[in-house]
Amino acid sequence: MPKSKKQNEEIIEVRCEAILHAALVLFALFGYQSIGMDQIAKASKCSRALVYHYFSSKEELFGALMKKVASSIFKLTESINYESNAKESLTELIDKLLSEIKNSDDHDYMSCVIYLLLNLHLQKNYIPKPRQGDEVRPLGRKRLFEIVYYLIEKGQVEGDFNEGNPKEYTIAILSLIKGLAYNKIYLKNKFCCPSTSIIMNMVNKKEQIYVEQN
Amino acid sequence: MPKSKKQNEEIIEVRCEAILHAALVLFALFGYQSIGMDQIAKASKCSRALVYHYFSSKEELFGALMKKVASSIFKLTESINYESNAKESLTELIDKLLSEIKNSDDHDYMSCVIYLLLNLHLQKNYIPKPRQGDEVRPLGRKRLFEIVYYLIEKGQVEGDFNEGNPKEYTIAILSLIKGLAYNKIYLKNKFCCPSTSIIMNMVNKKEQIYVEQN
Amino acid sequence: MPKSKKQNEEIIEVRCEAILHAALVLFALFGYQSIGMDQIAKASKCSRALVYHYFSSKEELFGALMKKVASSIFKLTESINYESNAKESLTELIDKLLSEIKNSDDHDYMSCVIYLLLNLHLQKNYIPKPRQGDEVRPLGRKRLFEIVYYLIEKGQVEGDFNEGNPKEYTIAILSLIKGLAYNKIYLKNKFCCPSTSIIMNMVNKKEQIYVEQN
Amino acid sequence: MPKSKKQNEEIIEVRCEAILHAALVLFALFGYQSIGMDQIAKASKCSRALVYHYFSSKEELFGALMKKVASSIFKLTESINYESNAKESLTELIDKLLSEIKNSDDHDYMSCVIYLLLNLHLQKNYIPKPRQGDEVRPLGRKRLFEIVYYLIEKGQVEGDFNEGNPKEYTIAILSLIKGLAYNKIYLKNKFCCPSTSIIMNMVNKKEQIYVEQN
DNA sequence: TATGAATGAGCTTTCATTCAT
DNA sequence: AATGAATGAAAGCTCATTCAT
Repeated sequence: MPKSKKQNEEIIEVRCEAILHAALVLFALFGYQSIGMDQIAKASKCSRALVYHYFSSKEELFGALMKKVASSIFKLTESINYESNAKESLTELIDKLLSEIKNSDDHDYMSCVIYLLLNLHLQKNYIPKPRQGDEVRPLGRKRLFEIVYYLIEKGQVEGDFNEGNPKEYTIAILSLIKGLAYNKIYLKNKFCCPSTSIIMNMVNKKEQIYVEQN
Repeated sequence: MPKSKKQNEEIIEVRCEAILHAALVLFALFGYQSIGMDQIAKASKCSRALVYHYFSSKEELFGALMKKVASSIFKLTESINYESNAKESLTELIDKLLSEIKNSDDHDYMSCVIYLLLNLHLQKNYIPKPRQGDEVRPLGRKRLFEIVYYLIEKGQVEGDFNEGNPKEYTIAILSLIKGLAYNKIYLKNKFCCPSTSIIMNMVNKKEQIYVEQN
Repeated sequence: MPKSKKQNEEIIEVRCEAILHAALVLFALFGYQSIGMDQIAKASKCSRALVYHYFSSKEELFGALMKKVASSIFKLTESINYESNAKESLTELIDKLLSEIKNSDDHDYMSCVIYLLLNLHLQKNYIPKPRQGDEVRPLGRKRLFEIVYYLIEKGQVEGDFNEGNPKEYTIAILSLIKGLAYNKIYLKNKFCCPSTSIIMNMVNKKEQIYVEQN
Repeated sequence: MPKSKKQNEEIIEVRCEAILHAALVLFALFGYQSIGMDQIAKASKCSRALVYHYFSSKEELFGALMKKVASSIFKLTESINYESNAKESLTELIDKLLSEIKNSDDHDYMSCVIYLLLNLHLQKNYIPKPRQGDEVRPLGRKRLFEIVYYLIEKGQVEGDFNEGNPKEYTIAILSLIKGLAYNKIYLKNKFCCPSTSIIMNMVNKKEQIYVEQN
C-alpha cells in the first residue's frame, strides 16, 4: 500500500513550497540565468532530480514561481479599501507595499516578490518561449499598474492629485517601489526606506495654506 | 604591407569601442550572465578570440565597461552648475538625466549607461572575484549618490526642500531614475517619461500660498 | 480483506505477462537502450516501482523476456515433423515462421519474438554484465540455428539440396527471416511477404527435367 | 593572422572524417541510443566539445553520417554495368555487396554502411524530428531497393528469373544482405559468407536440363 | 592584428534504481 | 501487491578560455 493520499499531498506541498521559495530568493538576488538548478536544489535541501520531479523544466519552475508571485501581490492589493477617496486608497497601498518591503521576513520574501513582479523583463527575456498559461504571469504586474493608474485618475478627479498624464505618475511610483525592493534585497539591514509621504508628494496637490494678510 | 602605427592605434580604438558598445547594450538588456562572449563578438562583428585579445576575460571586459560608464556619468554631472541654489542644481541634474534617457540614440546608449550604473549589484553579484582596480568601478554610482545627497541637504538648509533624512530622498530619486532607464530600454518607443517636476515634487517644500482673507 | 493465495498468484501472473509483453514490443521496435523502464511501466499500465517489484533490474527483465522468447520459438520448432525427409521438414519450418510473421496478432507478437531472438547482439551488447543463468538466453537462437543446419545437412545427404557449406545456407535463411520479421514490425500492413518457395529456392537442387530428345 | 584557408580545410576534413567514421562504427555496432557523444569523441580522439563544434547536435551528426552512407552506396551501385542482361547485372551487384561485406577493412566500414543503410528504422525511430535535407537520407536505401526491383523485373522479362511479385524477391534479397552485414559486424572473423550463387538461386529460373531418354 | 580549432568545466535534463509506507 | 517520493550517475549540450598560426 502506498502512502496515504493526504500524506503525499502534504509532502508535495512542503517540498514545492521549499523549492519555490528557494527559487524566488535566488532568482531575485542573482537573476534567472545566473542560478542553476543545482543551487535551487541545494537551497531547498533536495536533489536536482527531485526538482525535476515537481517542475518539468527550469522554465516551468519559473512559470510556477511567477504564478505564486502574482497571487501574493493579488492578496496584498485585494485588501485595500477602494471605497474611500483615492488619496487615502493610494496612501494605504503604498504604505502596505513599503511596510512589506521594510519588514520582509528572514529572506525578504515580499521584497523578492515585488522585485520579480516588476522586473519581469530582465528575467523573462532569456526564457525561450512563452507557452500556454502565460496570460497568468504578467497579470500581477499589469494589475498593479492598473490599480495605481486608476487611483491616480480618480484622485485627479477628486481634486487631491496634481494634473498631468496619469501614466507618468504611475510609472514614476512603480519604478520607485521596484527600486526600493531591489535596495532592500541587496542592502539588507543597511536599507533605508523613504516614507510613504515622500512618494505621495509626487502626486499630492500642494495644499493651499490660507494666511491672513494685513 | 604593415600598417602605420597611427593606423593601428585607430583600428584598436575603433574595435574596442565597438566591443564595449555591444557589451553595454547586451549586458543592460539581458544581464551579465545571460550574455556570452560569442554574442558580444557577433554584435561587434569580430571573432570571439579578438575580444579576448583586447580584454583578457569577460570579467575584465565588464570592468572596462563600468569604467566607461562611470566616465560617461561623470561628464554629465560635471556640467551641472552647482553655484546657484540646490533646487535649481537638482532640477538641472534630473532634467539632464531624464532628457538623456528620453532622447537616447539608436541603441539607448545613455539609458544603458544609467541603468547599468545604478543596477550594478545584479550584474556584479555573479562575477567571481573583485580584483585590483575595482575601486574605480562603483565610483560613478557613489558619486551620483553623493551629489544628489549633497544637493538635498543643501536645499533643506536653503529652505526649499522638505525636512527629513536626505538619504531617503536620495534613494527615492535614484531608484526612480534607474527604473525609468530600465523602462526606456525595454519599452523603447512605447516608453512614457514622467516630467522633472513630478520627481521634484518629492523634495520641494509645498509652497505656501498667501491668500487674502477678509 | 486480504486476497486469497490463488487470486494473488493470478494477479502476479497477469501483471508479469503484461509487463513482459509491453517490453517485448517496445524492445523490438526501438531497441533495449531506447526504452526506459518508465515506458514499459506506462505501456503495461502500472507504476515503475511495480516493474522493479517483479524484475529486479532492467537487465533481469530483459533476461526473463529472452527466456520467454526462447520458449515461444521452442514451441514452434517442436511441432515440426522431423521424421519425413529434410526438404519437407525445412519447408514446414519456414512455412510456420513465415505464417507467424505474416499473421502476427495486433502487436506483432511473433514477429517481435523472432526478431529479438535473431537480433540478440544489438540488444545485448550494451547490457552491462552477463550473469548466471545467461546460458539460457541464446539457447533459442542457437537451437534454431542448429535445427536449420541439421536439416540442410540431411537434405544434402538425401540429395534434395544443393552442395556447399551448410553453414552458409543456414546463415542465409536465418538472416532472411530476421529481415522479414523486422520488416513486418516496421511496415505493419504495408509488409509484403516472400513465399516459402522463394526461400527454399536457395537450397533446393534444380530439378532435372527429363525431356525426350529425338 | 589565422591559419591558411587550406590548412583549415584540411584539418576540418580530417577531423570530420574521423568523427564520422567513429560514429559509423559505433552506431552500427551498438545503435544510436546506446552511443554517447563522449564515446564518439573518445573514439575519434578529440573532446566532446569539438564534436559539437562540427556537428551541432547528435541528431545532426547522425544526419551527416547518413548522407555519407548514402553516397558510399551510390558509388558502389553506380559502377554496375546495367547494359548487359539483368541476370548478369544482379549477379554483379550482389557480388560487389558481398565482397564489400566480406573484405571490409579494419573496422568493417562497408558492412557498417550497408547495415546502417538498410536498418534505418531502428536507428531513426528515436530521433526526434526529421528536418530539412532529410530527403537525402533514405535515398540510398530507396535507390538500392529500386535498382534490385528493376533488375528482377527485367530479368523476368528476359526469361532468366522466376515468375512472381518482384517486390517479394527484392525484399528477400535485401533482407538477406542486411543480415549478412550484421553478421559480419558482430562475428568479425568468425563470419561465414554465403556465396552469390546461393542468393541468386532465389530468383534464377531452374535450368531445364535436357537429358536423352531411351 | 586577427582567427578558428580545440578544450574543460559546468549546466539542463533523463533514467535506472531505491525507499517508506 | 503496489505506489510515489527521492536520488546518483550520466547524457546532451554550452560557454569561457586558450593556442597555433
